[in-house]
This record gives sequence, structure tokens and C-alpha cells, in this order.
Amino acid sequence: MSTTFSIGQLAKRAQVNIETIRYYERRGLLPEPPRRESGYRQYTDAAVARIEFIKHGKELGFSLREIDELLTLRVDPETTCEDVRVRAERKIADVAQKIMSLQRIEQALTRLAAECHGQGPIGECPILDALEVVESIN
Amino acid sequence: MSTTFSIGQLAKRAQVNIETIRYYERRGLLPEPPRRESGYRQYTDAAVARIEFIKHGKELGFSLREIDELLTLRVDPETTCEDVRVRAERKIADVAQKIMSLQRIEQALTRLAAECHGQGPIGECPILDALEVVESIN
DNA sequence: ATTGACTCTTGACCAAGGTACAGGCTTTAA
DNA sequence: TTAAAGCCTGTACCTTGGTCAAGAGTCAAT
Repeated sequence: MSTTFSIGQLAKRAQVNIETIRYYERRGLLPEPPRRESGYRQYTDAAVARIEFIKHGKELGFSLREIDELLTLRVDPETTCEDVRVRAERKIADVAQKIMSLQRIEQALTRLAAECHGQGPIGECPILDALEVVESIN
Repeated sequence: MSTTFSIGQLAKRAQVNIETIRYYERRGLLPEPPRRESGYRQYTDAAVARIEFIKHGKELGFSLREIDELLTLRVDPETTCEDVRVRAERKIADVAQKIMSLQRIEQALTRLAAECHGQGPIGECPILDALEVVESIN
């Protein structure tokens, strides 16, 4: 079933600009795909998944370099499995940190939303207090 | 207690470049501070907290525009408290989404680290499988 | 009172992450 | 079989989020 398709199709499926795909390829984030006689790139669903991963990574505040590090954690044949494990664990720590920060923001926003129970104008909603909670931890 | 200090001091306390502070002011992310006779800006601890909030926001993948939206949720005197609540709840949904994505990445990395229990070279560590788990959800 | 460290504004510059042509082949649908 | 649409490479350009420098005024310590 794994049929192949063109760069335009990939752009449509993964919801990115064609140029972005070529840019990711230049950056090494996407592997160079096989080409047809004509030179046209041909992709499979794996490329869609990969681009979506990159998009998610960006939304979560990872740079393209960091996303590349995530994606190639095991690729270099010079590195040992142990080495991969160490790097993975560093990433896990980063991610856990981000999760905690987001949870604090979520709490502050929830408190804010609760305190604004829908009547009257602004001026009493203590968002800055909420923020101070966020900011004072860590 | 609440003593004031210069932009250089603020830069040191908040661990950012002086120019970044002025840039945030231009962007409207930091309120224009009072000035001394000489024109020197004078800040209080509130500015430190605010810059730290901005820094966190960036690490979490929010653009400066989004951070501004978070920071000014209640400021506009034209908006009602109800309106603020609605916007806060949209932000909460965004944040919850990010948290879930990060948790999926964390799981995938944890699985990877567990499967690489330290012997042998690479090639068997199934990170891409783990990624597929990440990618296929959502 | 002067010298070195700060700060002011304005405007240029930079890096990351794309995005948009231009000029020229390829594919596809009428 | 021929147009329109798609793809190729290469290069230029754009936006975001800063960063730096010049020229001039200010502050603090000697």
C-alpha cells in the first residue's frame, strides 16, 4: 500500500510549504528521498510523519537543531547504545522541565479564569498575581 | 524595600542583554518605566519577574506576540471580565495540548532509554518506532 | 574636575527559519 | 500535441527576535 508521491503532494498532506520541505532536506532534517528519472523527488508516508514531528517539535519550543538531535538520536554508527541512553535522558530532563513550566502557566490561567466569573468590567481580575505565582517558582 | 535600579542592573538580574530590554519595551512587552531627570530608566523587581516570564514563555514555544497576549489578558479596559475568561480558557487549551505532546515525547524517549540498556552498538535502538508512536497520536 | 563606566537614541546588522522568484525541464489532461 | 500545472536548481528576499555601534549626555569615585 505504501505508494509514493511528489513533493507537492507531501506539502499538501503535511500542511507545509514546498520550499519548507526542500529547506528541511538541505538542513538534513529530512533524508534525501529517491528520485524519478526526471529528478522529481518521491516520498512515502514516512516523510509526512517526519514533517509532522518537526512541526510539533517547533510548537513545543525546540529549535530545528534540537529536533534534529531528537530525530538522529540513534543514527550515528560511531555512538554506542549507552551514549544514546545518556543523551536520551538529558532530553527527558529538558522535556520534564518544560512540562512543569507549562503546568504552572496552566494553573495560573485556570485560577485567573475562575476568578473572572463573568460579571463586570476588568480591573479586578488579578492576572498579575497569577503570573507572580508562575514566576516566583523556579 | 522596593528600591529602584538601572537598566544595566535589570539586565544583570534578569540575565538578558540590555538591548533586549529596550527591544521588549519597543514591542510593548515591558511597560515604559519612569525616568529620572537624566532620562535614565528606573525599574523595580516587577520588571525582573516580567522578563523572566517572557523568557520562560519563549522556551515553551510561545512567540513574543503570544506572550504579550498572555501578559495583557486583562489590561484592555474595553474588554469585559467574561471576555478575559474566554481568552484565558483558549490559552489553557493550548497549554494543555502542549503538555500532552511533551508527555508523549517524554514517553517515547523513556522507552528508548530503557531499551538501550547500555551494551552493544547502535542499530537496534528503535527510536523511530518510538517516534512513530509520538507522531501517530494527534 | 576629570576619567571611566553607564545610559540615551537612532539606525544598521545578524541568525534562524523560512518563502519567493527566475529560467528551464516534465507530466498530465484536454 | 500542446497548454497548464508541477517540479528542478539557484539565488534573493522576508520576518522574528534580537544585537551592536556611533555620537552624545550622565554618574561615581578619585
